[in-house]
Amino acid sequence: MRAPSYKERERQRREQEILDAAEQLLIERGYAALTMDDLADAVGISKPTLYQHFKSKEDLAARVIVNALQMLEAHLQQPHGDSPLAHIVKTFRHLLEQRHASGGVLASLGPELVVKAIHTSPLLAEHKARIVKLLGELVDEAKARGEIVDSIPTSVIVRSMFCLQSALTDLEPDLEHSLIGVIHLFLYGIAPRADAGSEPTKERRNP
Amino acid sequence: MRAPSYKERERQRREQEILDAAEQLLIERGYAALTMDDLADAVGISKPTLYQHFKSKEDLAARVIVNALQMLEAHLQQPHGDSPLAHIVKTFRHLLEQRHASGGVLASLGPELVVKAIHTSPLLAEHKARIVKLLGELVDEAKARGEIVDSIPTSVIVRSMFCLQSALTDLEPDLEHSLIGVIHLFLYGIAPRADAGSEPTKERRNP
Amino acid sequence: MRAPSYKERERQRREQEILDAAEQLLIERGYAALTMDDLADAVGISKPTLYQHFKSKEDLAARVIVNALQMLEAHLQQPHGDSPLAHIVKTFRHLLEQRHASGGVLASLGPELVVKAIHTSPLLAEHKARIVKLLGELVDEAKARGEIVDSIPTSVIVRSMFCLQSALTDLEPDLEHSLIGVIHLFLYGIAPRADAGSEPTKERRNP
Amino acid sequence: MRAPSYKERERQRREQEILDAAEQLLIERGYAALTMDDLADAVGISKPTLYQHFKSKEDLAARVIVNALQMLEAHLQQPHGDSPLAHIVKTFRHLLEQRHASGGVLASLGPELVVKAIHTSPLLAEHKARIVKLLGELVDEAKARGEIVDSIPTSVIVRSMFCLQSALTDLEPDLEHSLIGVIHLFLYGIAPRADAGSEPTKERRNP
DNA sequence: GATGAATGAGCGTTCATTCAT
DNA sequence: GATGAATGAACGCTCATTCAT
Repeated sequence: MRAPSYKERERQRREQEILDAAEQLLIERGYAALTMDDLADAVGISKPTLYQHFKSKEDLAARVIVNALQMLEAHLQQPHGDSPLAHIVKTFRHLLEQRHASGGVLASLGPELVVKAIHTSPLLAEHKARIVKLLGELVDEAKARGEIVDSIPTSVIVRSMFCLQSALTDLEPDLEHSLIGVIHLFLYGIAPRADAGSEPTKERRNP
Repeated sequence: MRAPSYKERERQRREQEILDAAEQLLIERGYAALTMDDLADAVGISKPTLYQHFKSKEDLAARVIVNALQMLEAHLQQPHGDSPLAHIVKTFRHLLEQRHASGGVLASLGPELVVKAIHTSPLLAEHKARIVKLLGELVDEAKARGEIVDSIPTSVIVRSMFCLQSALTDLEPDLEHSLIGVIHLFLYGIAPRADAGSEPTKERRNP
Repeated sequence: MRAPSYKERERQRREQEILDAAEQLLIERGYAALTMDDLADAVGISKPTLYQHFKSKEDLAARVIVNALQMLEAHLQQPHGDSPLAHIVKTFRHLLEQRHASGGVLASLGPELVVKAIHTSPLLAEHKARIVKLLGELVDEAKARGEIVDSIPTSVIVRSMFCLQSALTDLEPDLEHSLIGVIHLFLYGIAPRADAGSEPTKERRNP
Repeated sequence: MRAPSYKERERQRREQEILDAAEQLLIERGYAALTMDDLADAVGISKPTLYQHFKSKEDLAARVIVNALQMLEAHLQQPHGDSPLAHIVKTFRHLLEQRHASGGVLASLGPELVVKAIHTSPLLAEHKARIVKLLGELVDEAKARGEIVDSIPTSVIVRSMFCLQSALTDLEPDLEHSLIGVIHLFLYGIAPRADAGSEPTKERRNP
């Protein structure tokens, strides 16, 4: 009764390699422009071998996204002390940092590049729903505690977390600084206003 | 130097028709899923006629984007009184409202669609650079006047304006409310902090 | 209001060319072994052109069979004087003669080479049912008149007409003679017995 | 010169298992639709093991057919008393009954399956030739004895025995009755005519 | 100038066949 | 000797692009 055999481990490693490469290409070019040929080349294997691990391109893409969602879900389910907002921010930062590793695909979850093409997978829909629910609850909790402003719909806040990933580029001269910039934009954007209800454009300018 | 002949005007009208239809399809289905057949059908002309106006699919897509950018550029170049921020916000709102008309393509500026097209078409790159420069200058001006916080890099702010389009969905129950939500998120996100430099997570919670 | 234009006639001719070539290949190699590449080569056109005429391989094959069935149906619906058997024999001869032209595919209708693969087409099923019904009625009528022996099930007789096509080869030294041989075999095989009910093996041998 | 070792017997048993499974699948789905994967699964072994017994799919199919032919040959070579016709009929009935067991493949001798295989495998061609010769001799002998009509070419009679298998379907309500029907059709079809040379269509109807 | 028809190149997928273990 | 895993070669099909009319 030993651990998975060498063969089995090798297989898993290969599978992860494929998933990683697929994620990269998915982020760079989107679902439609990702070809199985290119993917096979990127991994350094032949096309039929891909199909020994994933039964179709759609299946493969679904797995990539599910993977990312699971990682995010795991992150979200860690205990979060007494401040939901702190947890949200930590998650957001994680998302930004992982942008090109195992979370970047999620940036496309809003405007549907991948999602529309994949909308067939119930597994995926389920996972996505769970994440959105989890994040939504966290946001609502934070709102209840007065950590987040009431006036912005929860759904908008949740989606912002994903799409703001695109506000970051790797060409940035000081990446960490920009990253903090995005976080601040988000954080202050959702923070309760000192002078509730007033438009900063008008109010703040003339103190 | 006569006025454009009837033929010429007709031609231009047809061309605009094509661009409009292309934009619609581009937004609805993305670049890869847009076929020249479908486009020709949508406009009610034949495929070879398309190629009399645009030399390739890529060229066509580039022109669509350029069109959108020009519209945005025109908007930006209007005189803007004494508040750059007000102008930025008006532009942002315009962007959000046109999401599905003549500006929606810009939301896809990250993946799939443009990433390739922009590197191919110098015309497009040029236009994009001009817009980004214009917006950047506006942001910098606003920063100088204290209308926008200093700590977030200008490039991040500019990119946020584009990618936050994806925070909006048409499935929203109260679209206008969500739209205002996004604007507020952005506006407060970039507004100067009352207690500059401090993290709202920490400071605001324990006043 | 003229006859179909040149273009249209040309198109129809091409389509018939494809159908003929497809039938040939279908007879020679069966459905599965017929490749669209080979067919295109055989006709002397490119593969995509095939798809301008037929939306899939299955559709193409179905059309070939329907064609053959229609020809047969037309033949069957001619008025047939007072002898159903004579009409059956004429049809059978027709079938044997057309074996390699527009009727050969039908030989496969019994043991299902094509049919099983095509069983999706309701159009085809309908046509086939109609033919079988027509032929069956003819056989029953002949039975009622005493032209055909009662003891062989009608369905067996009908299917024999199709599968006996394979009893003929083109390698035959005297094709017409063999053809008559098959007809006789069939004709005497279904003819009423002089000494009804007796097995020829036993009875005839010892007169 | 010892008896085959255990290993060797085991090997032969396995080989027969493969051949049986292959025959089944061949009858059910035809040559093209039979995949080596499915076959390996059906036998419960791995694909490379198949190739230890047969050097190719074509080889395997040829062996299946040869097997069936050998069985038929054995049947034919049994002593046949004084009536060649009786022997022929017994063989025919055997063929019909085995349609789905060890002789069914022969029904497909026309299209798809064998047409190619038979031109490739000399072994197979040889076997087929032998059977056809044996059957042909039997028919000729029967003709000489006046048990079979002279006017039908021997080759046609022989081929009829094979292709008439397709006149039977398993959907038949009373299979045994249909089977007898086919035998009678064949038997009377080749039986000597009472009024030799006359067409039943004309002669029998007006006595 | 507009189009019906044609096609080269490529896509996702499958399968007979072969290594390496 | 048996197998999991790998792959070259094809297959059905699509699409951007181009002639001939």
